[in-house]
Amino acid sequence: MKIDPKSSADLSAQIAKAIRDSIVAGDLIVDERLPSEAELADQFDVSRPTVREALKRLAAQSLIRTQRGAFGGAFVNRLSYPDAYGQQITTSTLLLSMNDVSFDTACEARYALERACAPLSADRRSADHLATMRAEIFRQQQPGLTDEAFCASDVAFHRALVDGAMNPVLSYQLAGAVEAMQPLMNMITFTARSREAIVGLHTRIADAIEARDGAAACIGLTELEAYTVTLA
Amino acid sequence: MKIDPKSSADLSAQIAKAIRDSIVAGDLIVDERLPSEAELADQFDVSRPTVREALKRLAAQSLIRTQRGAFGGAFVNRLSYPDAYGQQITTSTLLLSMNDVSFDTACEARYALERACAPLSADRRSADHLATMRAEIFRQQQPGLTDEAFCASDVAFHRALVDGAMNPVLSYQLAGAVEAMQPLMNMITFTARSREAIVGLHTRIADAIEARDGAAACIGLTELEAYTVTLA
DNA sequence: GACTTTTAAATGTCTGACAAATGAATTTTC
DNA sequence: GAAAATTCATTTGTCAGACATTTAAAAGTC
Repeated sequence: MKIDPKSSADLSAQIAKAIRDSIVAGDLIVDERLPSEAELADQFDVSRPTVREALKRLAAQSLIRTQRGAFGGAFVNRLSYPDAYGQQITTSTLLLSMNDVSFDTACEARYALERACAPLSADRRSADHLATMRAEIFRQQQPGLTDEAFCASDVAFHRALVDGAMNPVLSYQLAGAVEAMQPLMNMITFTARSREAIVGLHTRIADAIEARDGAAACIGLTELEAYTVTLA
Repeated sequence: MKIDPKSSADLSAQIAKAIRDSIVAGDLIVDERLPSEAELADQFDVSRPTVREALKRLAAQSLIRTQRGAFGGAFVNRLSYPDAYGQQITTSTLLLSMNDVSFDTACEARYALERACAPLSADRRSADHLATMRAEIFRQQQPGLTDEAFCASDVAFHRALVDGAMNPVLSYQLAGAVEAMQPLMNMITFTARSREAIVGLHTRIADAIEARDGAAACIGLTELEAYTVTLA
């Protein structure tokens, strides 16, 4: 692990990159302990605060975790699914909000990806996934529901649909696409009439998933997409 | 923006979270300048190194950028697509390599997502996308190609397919799924025979995309998926 | 042997300082 | 008067040294 003293980049950024590369390349394995901050400072010939800034960068990406005390230190972190979900959602949300992506483009991406999950979900979904979908549909019919709560329930419905595919990698990828849409959806005012239409489509999708009919679920999703874009 | 002095978490983590929340919530807008490190240290009642560690965490996520000199400082960064791609790829790659995801699971996710893009790509791809696909197929036929170069070309082929959908959000989501597979694919030894089979399927997919036939492209992808899992 | 105390090692935080970059204001020069 | 050069204040980047806090292993005690 070396850094280039001639580079114009921050030393802490260079050090973070060197360590990150070692982790990604597999030179540092999960749960392996990194040298102490003082040792790293020595190795890279920089001060301890600079090393610390580098380690904080890595901690922000959940690449390492730190532990205080004797025999503590920085350890290579196993990137868990929840951690990965969180980063994925944050990144996707910011990407959409900061790059004035049109509602149609985001919607298209989301429903295209969901349709990819639907056949798998129809095949493999457990009774639990179906129950979650039905419960969310029920919640969406409550009259007192705020628009935000309606959207949150919508996200929960679609996540259950995606999780039904029983493929954690797919769930991870979809987390960003589905959750990141929520801020955009929150800007829509749902009339009683539009809620009714959405609940109807949700019910058709749930019925298709219950009947193990992936093709019908895809059609339902396509119609839901078409209806959603008319609302915006 | 406040922090909880009673919390057990690192001060720098708390400060980073406070600022991150402000950005995600839209209280801080793109290109807005944050207070100087000294001012932030004052506001949060901590020392400057602690503030700096917090800012480095945010910089690692491309949420801010810093600029030296008078009227420099930390600015809310517009999360660009390339930045988001990079993070997405790093996270996806690590997620797969650290959680012993089976080859089949990752493959299934990848091809399911690609099939979601295929109809859109058949509709909208430019001549450029098609040319890239053809060029990569040509490259894959070169006898001297190493397995790594063959895999890299495979990724380039599939990315052209995905980019053909002309939906940047979709391209972003797929970047992780496609690129993260490469380390897993690199462990496969491609015989001359298997390369020939893959090139054949790639050609069929490219033909379908050229003919604007999304359904045929989906079938080609399904067959490619089936063949790929037999190799592993 | 089980429990308590000590201790060493490591991260977390602070203070103070200087270097380097950078844009604005000022001065100099033609 | 305009252009070029210089100065200057501000801000981040880096360093050195110190102390506080946490933690688990080691030593000591009953």
